[in-house]
Amino acid sequence: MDNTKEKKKCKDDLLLRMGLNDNKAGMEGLDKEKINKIIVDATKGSRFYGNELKKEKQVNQRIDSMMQQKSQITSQQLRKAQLQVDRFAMELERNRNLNNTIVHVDMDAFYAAVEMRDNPELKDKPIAVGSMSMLSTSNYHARRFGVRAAMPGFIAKRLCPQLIIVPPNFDKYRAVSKEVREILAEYDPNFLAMSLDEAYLNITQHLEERQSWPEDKRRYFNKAGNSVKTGIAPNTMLAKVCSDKNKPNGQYQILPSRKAVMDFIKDLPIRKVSGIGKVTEKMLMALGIVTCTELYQQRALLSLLFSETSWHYFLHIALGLGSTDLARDGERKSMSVERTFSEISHTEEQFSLCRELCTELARDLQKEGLKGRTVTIKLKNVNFEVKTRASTVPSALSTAEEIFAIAKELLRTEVNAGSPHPLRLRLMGVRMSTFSNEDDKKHQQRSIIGFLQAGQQALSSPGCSLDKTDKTEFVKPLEMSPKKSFFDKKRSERISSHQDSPRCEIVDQQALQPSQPSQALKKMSESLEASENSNNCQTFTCPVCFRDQEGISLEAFNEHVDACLDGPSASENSEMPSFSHASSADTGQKEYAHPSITLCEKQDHEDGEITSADGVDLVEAEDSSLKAASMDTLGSNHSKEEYPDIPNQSCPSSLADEAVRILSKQESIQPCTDEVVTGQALVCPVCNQEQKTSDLTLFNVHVDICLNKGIIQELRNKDINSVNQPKESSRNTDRLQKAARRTKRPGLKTKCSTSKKTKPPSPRHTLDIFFK
DNA sequence: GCGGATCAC
DNA sequence: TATGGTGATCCGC
Repeated sequence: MDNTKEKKKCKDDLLLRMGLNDNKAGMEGLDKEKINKIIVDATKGSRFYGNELKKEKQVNQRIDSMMQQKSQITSQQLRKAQLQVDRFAMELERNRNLNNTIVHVDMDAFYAAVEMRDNPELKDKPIAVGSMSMLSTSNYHARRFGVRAAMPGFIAKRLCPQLIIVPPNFDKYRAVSKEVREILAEYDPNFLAMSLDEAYLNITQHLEERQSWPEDKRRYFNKAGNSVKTGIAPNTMLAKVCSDKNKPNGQYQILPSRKAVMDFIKDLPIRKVSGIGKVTEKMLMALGIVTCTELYQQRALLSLLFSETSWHYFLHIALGLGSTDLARDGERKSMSVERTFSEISHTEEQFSLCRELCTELARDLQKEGLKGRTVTIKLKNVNFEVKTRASTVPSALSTAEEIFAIAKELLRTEVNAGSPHPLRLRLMGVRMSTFSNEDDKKHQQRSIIGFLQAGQQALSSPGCSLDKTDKTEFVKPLEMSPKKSFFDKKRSERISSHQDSPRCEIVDQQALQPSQPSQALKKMSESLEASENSNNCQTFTCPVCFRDQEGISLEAFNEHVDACLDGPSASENSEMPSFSHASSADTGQKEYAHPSITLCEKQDHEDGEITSADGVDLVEAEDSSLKAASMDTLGSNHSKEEYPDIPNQSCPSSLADEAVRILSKQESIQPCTDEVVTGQALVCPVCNQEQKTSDLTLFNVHVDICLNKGIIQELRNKDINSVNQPKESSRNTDRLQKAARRTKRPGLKTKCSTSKKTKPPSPRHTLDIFFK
């Protein structure tokens, strides 16, 4: 019955997982069908397979509930979401950075290649590195038989009986990797190694310096021939996908133009993107999304069905955006030891194994001088079901006995819970986290804050001082490595956004900006200053009515903004007269264009003018990409960089799209010049009224509000009944509202953080392309 | 903070 | 005979 279907699906999935769906079986190897059959025969009926089925079912349930949620989304919700998402997309677009040249280096079948190098006899034979239980990699001969990484060796042997399985020799791979890294360091001393065989390089600076080199010094990078694959692109996400393209010399380049990026992205299957795994792919596929174009088209829907972190991530992918700086991973957050073994069901044995693992872990921890407060044990039973149990203690631990004391109790609880049946384990692990380093820093923060605030606290009234924990939370994102991963940033955003106060968003903004480590302290004190300001009364400019609010606290100011937001939309029509009586006295004074908004004057270049990197060496590619980069700066044909480049609009009738059209039209009518915008009037594309502010952020807030008002009005006019419908998904609605708040507030944070300082006019021409 | 899940390598 | 180990992150409690 249904079960057989389920099993069939799971088989397919297993095959997919093993990369056989796109198997290019050669003459020498096996055809796809045979490979599939062998794998299925070897797999079915096993406990492993049973567990795979179970997991599969869970994923299907997730999908079902997602589809259920989808069916309850109203068209109004979708339109509203479209607005929100497009607003964010514009923001992302404005900050698109094409100035970097990122290279992703990936060594092909690295372990196998090293083994073949050291033992030429293996060269013409199918080999794999690993064990009968698990293979790490295989060479191309073996791949013709369907032998892949992450496949158990015993199955590989069935596929290819003559397969030679070489036990891994990590010391050797490390040594080779080190040699390669020395070369990489010449191109980018700060390159980011992801593993022994993979790294990202930012060669932007190298390319600049290289220009002045004598000809003979420019030596070739890619000596290894086809065994090294590289991807050259304006950001890491694209570079990673590129290196997988494996074009002629194992090299592929996306030129630093928006058009080149979008062309590349267009038909790219989302699964190719790092971060989109099997499950995400399946969930998105259920929504009809396979390619990045589809991902973009469904952006509004995705924002309603997925978490903010997720849809932001999806939107980044859909726009071809990614990290442009190679953020070093910060300090480690956990350390663990785990081991798989043949079934152990004797309790005493389990405890002694646990002790061994704790001893190993303690040794590793001590090597790095780490102490942690959270101990987690991991258990996998013979049916492959995994459980973790954790306990956090007040003081940091590092010795084997200390760790075991906790791990033992966790294990005991599980043993007792299963009693009288013994646990039938096939894996056990112990992990340490919540390192005291983090705590130390928290303490440090507290003392720094205490020190910096001491003077002020003495002066301020008791009711005005910040809560201590609050301050710690507030500073934390800054204290962390200034360079953070996408997810780190998102997490900071989320943490901060829980506190509905502009001072948090100051942190957000800074956390999102790349900054030099040396600036961290300065920024921290700025933020502290800002947070202090939040308690002091001062002057703010309301982004809604553009009136100065003098001598009020931030809280009071927020109330004012809220009132402004609520007031007019409830009582006024879409002409929004409230925007026309802006006080012009202060505009232009407080303007501070954020450094991040710097891309507008970047020029696109003719793609055709750049020699294709295909078939040429990396050095040439570098040079041409440098050429491209300099042309990009010097060129003058800006109008190519238009928003409509983005793949099809899924909802052409939405206001947001209308706005986008208007905005783009405006841009093409008024070609971008390098003129500084100061003093230039900004006309709102929605209400068509000139705004008496030259602060871009404020202006954007205005446009945002206009758009929202438009929607509200539209809903009033067209769909009065449904506005009063019961909330079908209050969670989503709440999220939208929260998100809407967040995007409105940024106008405030710049004001707050700079209100005491007069920032010099930015030397950059700092205007986003839409509003020129 | 916990536990399950997902993802990458 | 037989499907890994390590680290990170996210989400919903």
